[in-house]
Amino acid sequence: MRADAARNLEKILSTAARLLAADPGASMVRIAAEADVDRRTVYRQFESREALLAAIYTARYDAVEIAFENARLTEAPVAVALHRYVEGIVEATRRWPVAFDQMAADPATAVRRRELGDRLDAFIRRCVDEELFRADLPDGWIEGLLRQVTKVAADDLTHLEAAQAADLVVETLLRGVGRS
Amino acid sequence: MRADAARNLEKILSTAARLLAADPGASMVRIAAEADVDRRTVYRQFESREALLAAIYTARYDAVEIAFENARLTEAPVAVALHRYVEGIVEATRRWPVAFDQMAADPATAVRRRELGDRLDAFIRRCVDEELFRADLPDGWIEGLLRQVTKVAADDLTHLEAAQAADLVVETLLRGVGRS
DNA sequence: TTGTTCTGTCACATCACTGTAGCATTTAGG
DNA sequence: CCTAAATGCTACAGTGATGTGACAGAACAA
Repeated sequence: MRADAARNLEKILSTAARLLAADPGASMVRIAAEADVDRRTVYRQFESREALLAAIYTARYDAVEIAFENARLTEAPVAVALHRYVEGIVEATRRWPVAFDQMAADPATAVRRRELGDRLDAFIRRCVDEELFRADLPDGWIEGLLRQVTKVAADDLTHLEAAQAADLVVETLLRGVGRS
Repeated sequence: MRADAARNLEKILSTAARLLAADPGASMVRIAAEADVDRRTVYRQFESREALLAAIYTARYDAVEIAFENARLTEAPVAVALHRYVEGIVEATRRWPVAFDQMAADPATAVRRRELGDRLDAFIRRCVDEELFRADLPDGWIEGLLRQVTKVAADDLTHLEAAQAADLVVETLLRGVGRS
C-alpha cells in the first residue's frame, strides 16, 4: 500500500469514528467530506458502510484489549490493575470515541464484546474478593458504574491527561464525592 | 379528540420513545408497526418525523421538570432534595427512555435544556456550599457523575423501584463502592 | 341508529443514501 | 523521469424512507 493511501485510510477511520460518535446515522458522503476525501475513495478502502463500521469497532476493541493486557487484570495488585485499566480505557475511548450502545447492537462483533465483558467481570469479582470493592451491591452495579464513570472522565474532562483522569475515576469510585 | 385517538397518540409516543432509545434511526414504518398502527395514522398525529421527536423530547422535559419541582431543589435540605431529585429522574428516564446525546443534539429544545441544566448546576453548587459534596473537584465532574450514575440505575437496575434505586445512587455518589 | 370522527389501504412523488462504473488526472517512489 | 498506484469527478441504478392524497370501512358518541 502506498504511503498516501495509508494516510487516507487512517484519516477516514478517525474521522468516521468521530462523526459516528456524535451521530450514528452520519452518511458516507459526510464522512468522506469531513476527511477531505472523495466518497469513492472511502469505498475503495471499505467495501461497504458496514465494513467501515466493523473496522472502527475492531480498532476500538483492539485498543481496549491492549488496555486489558497492560493492566494485567489477573496478576497485578487489584488497586494497581484498576488504575491502569481505567487509564487505558480512557485513552482507548478518546482515540476511538464510539458510542457504547451503538457497538452493543452490532451482532458481528458480539463474540469479542462478550469475551472482553467476561474478563472485566472476572476482574471485578477479584476486586470484591480481595476486599477492594464492597460485596453487598446489586449485580452489575459496579460494572455499569465503572464503564460510565470512565466514559464521563474520557468525554468531559478533556483537559486532564489519561493518568490524572484515572486518578479521579478511581478515587471517585472508591470513596465517592461526599465530604464526610 | 376521540377516546381511541387519544389511546393511539399515547401508544405512538411511548413506542417511539422506546424504539428511538434503542435505535435513534428507527423509521416511521417500524414505529408504526410496533405501535400496531398504520404509518398514515402516525402522520395524522404528527406532521413529520421531526414533530414526533419534538413531542417526545417535550414529554421528557416535562417529566424532568416535575422531578425538579418535587425535589424542591432550592428549599428542601440538600440531602433530601438530592434523593428526591434522583428518584424523580429515574422515573422520568424509565418513562421516557430517550438517549441523552440524541436530545442534546436537537436545537429546537436547546433553551429548555439549558434552563434545566442551569437549575441543576445551581443545586450542585448549593450541595457544595452546604458541605454535602466535596469542593475540590473539577468543574462538571459531579454533574456528569450524577447524570450518568442515575442513568445506569434507571437502565440496568430495572428490578429496583425508583426509590430504592435512588438510595443506591445517592449512597454510591457520596461514599463510593470502596470497602474501606 | 345515525352522523361524525378516526383508521387502514393503495397509490404516488420526492429525496437522500448506497454501491458501482469509466476515465482523466495526480502523486508516490524506484 | 517514468511507471504503477491512487484519487477526483461525473453519472447511474437501486433501495428505502418521508410526506401526501383519496376513499372505503370501522369505531366512537349522541
